[in-house]
Amino acid sequence: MKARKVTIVEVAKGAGVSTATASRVLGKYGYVGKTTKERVLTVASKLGYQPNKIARGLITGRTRTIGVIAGDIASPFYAAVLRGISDVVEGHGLGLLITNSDERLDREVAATKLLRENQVDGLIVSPCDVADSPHLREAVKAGMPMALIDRKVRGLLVDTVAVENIQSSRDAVMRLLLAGHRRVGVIAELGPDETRLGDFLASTENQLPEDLALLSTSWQRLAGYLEAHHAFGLEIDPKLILAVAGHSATAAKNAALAAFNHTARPTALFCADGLMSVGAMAAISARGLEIPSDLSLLCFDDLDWMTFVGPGIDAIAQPRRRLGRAAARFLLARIGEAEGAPRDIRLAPRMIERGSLQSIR
Amino acid sequence: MKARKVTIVEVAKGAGVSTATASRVLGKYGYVGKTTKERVLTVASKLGYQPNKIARGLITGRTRTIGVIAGDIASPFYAAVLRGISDVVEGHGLGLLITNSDERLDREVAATKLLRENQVDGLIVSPCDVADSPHLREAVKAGMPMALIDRKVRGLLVDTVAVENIQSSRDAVMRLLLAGHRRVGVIAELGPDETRLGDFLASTENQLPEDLALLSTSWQRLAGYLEAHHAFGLEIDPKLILAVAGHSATAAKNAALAAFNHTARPTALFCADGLMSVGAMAAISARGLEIPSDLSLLCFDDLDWMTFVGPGIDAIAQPRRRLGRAAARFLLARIGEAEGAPRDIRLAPRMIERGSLQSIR
DNA sequence: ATGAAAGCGCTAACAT
DNA sequence: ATGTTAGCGCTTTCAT
Repeated sequence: MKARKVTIVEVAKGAGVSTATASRVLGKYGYVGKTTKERVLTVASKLGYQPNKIARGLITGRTRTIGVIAGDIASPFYAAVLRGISDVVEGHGLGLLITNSDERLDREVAATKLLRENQVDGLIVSPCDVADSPHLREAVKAGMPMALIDRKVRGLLVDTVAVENIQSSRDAVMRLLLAGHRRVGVIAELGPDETRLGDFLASTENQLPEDLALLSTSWQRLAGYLEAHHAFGLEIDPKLILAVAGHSATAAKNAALAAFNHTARPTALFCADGLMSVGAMAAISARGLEIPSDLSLLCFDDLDWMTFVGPGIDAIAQPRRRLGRAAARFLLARIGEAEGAPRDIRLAPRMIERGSLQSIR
Repeated sequence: MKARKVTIVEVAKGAGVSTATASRVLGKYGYVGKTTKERVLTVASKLGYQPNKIARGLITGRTRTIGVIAGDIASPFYAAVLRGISDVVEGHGLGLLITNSDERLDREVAATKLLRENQVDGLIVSPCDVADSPHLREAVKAGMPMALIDRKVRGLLVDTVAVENIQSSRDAVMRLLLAGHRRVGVIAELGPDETRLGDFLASTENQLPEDLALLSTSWQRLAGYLEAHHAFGLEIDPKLILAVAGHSATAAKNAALAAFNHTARPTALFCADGLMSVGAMAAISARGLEIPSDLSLLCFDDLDWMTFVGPGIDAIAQPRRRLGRAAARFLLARIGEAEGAPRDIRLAPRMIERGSLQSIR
């Protein structure tokens, strides 16, 4: 069972033309006579000719393939982003070469290498190191078109598409405050470094630092939380900031449980991402499925789990597919020789109101 | 900002050796002197040489890339399967070219064409048409190694990895029956053809048809439901078979609501897939979040939503990553020249017991 | 509008 | 162990 490949040469021979002419027809270049064209096409389809994009790529220098470095394609977030990318890229007839970094720099470096060796025409990266990424910088310097998703990298001037985290968190927490809540807890993954939170709170007491765009998602959302309180002229109670060390629902659950047992428990809880939301829910449903009527829940939902839970929780859904589509479109524009300054787009999440904000307290 | 490409020729020139020797070093072939090797390597890294896999692929005829045709990479099922594939494939240093079919034949055909033109070394397909797929047959005939995921195609003799639907459904429903339930409802997406269900029930009254492996997932799970009842010598009550016409949670919800309002309502509900499970839960939580204590719920969970719901529901989780890994391993084995009859593997799902079966009724 | 020929970057035969 | 040469399948000058 060996593959019998039909080449352009054979088609040309069959049609009695030169390989150049056959190539012109099959590759849609230049001028060809109408009859010749038909003859070549007939022979090609009769022989079952299928172009070899590898060979084409070798000479044109373009593979019509886009490389993607995602964190984990199994996560709902990246899966949806990927789908957005895929829709645009497939729509243009290009292929998609996909890798996972698992948010590890070494894997991202390896993926970059693999994709570059495969001569992809462009790269869409969800970078795991926000501070510095020599391998990405190097790729860009070598002329690789690139678009960043979800995060920026310091000093890497390429198109970036991210979620408008700060403003949307601010707006969301504002609603809670407007609804009358005065003890709004926030539960967020704020890294293993325990001193950083104190520093951050101190540094944001009067004004927010300027490089907020470089913060990771959770910190940005915390910043929104702080901004909302500042706007209301409210003091920040550090006890209400439930800093979870790891990215784990269980850890979030424990943090939430501790807060619920506290004497001055929050009347509302703002969950800064999907896993934190799950943890909070797990804490609530530890004794059943019911949400206490004296607790308002506002969750960032990047896990799609809100769909499955009944009313009583307000959610903020990330524009994930749109994120992917925007990044892909930016990249394709670059590949199409578009010039200009790098764009830096922030897409606004969508509020899903289920009425809990108004009804409670 | 133009890409300055470093070729093997330049490296060879720099190291003062022939291109063949440089290639032998850089491509890890044949014998080379130790000093020469070092010299070439030094020059290569100094010049920043990066192999061009396109050129390599043209001559070797292998691209070290696997093509995947998934239904929808944004769905939790495919996302997880894909991750399984990705883990194995990346582990071997190969790339992954990914497409979506959206379960549409025309898109699957187009994807097959795209991937073949890209000269992928193998194809992993989740076929959308179980009856016949000339394009896949053609690809196999042309020598394309292939592995099928989740579904078989009639007459396509290639490695197949699927979920053991019939047996696991049978076992699951058996548990309900053993727990004393006598009115077990099943909610499943059974297509728009309403007469088919009657035919199916009639044909399975005495024995199951032999080509069960070719049935779609839902029908297989219904078959398991029937088998369990047969094993118990129980009559099938058609009223308990909630056939949902489309793949929609809302439709499932309506079917479940209708069943709950029925005078002889089921005491247990077997949900044949994730969306049906969501529909059932939505029906239940229409008036709140609580699961009635006189209803046992047993759900196929391919949406991961069970994670978020508290106790009270038993679930059957599909081995999705394992599915992907197995398919990828099979395919890589074929590519590595492995011969032999096509394997046809059924992976068993995992029961997640939450105690509802024993405690109820 | 068509053909002849060169060559993309690499590897595989065949020499030496 | 290393060099020479041919050529993978295609596109692209440069002729005609």
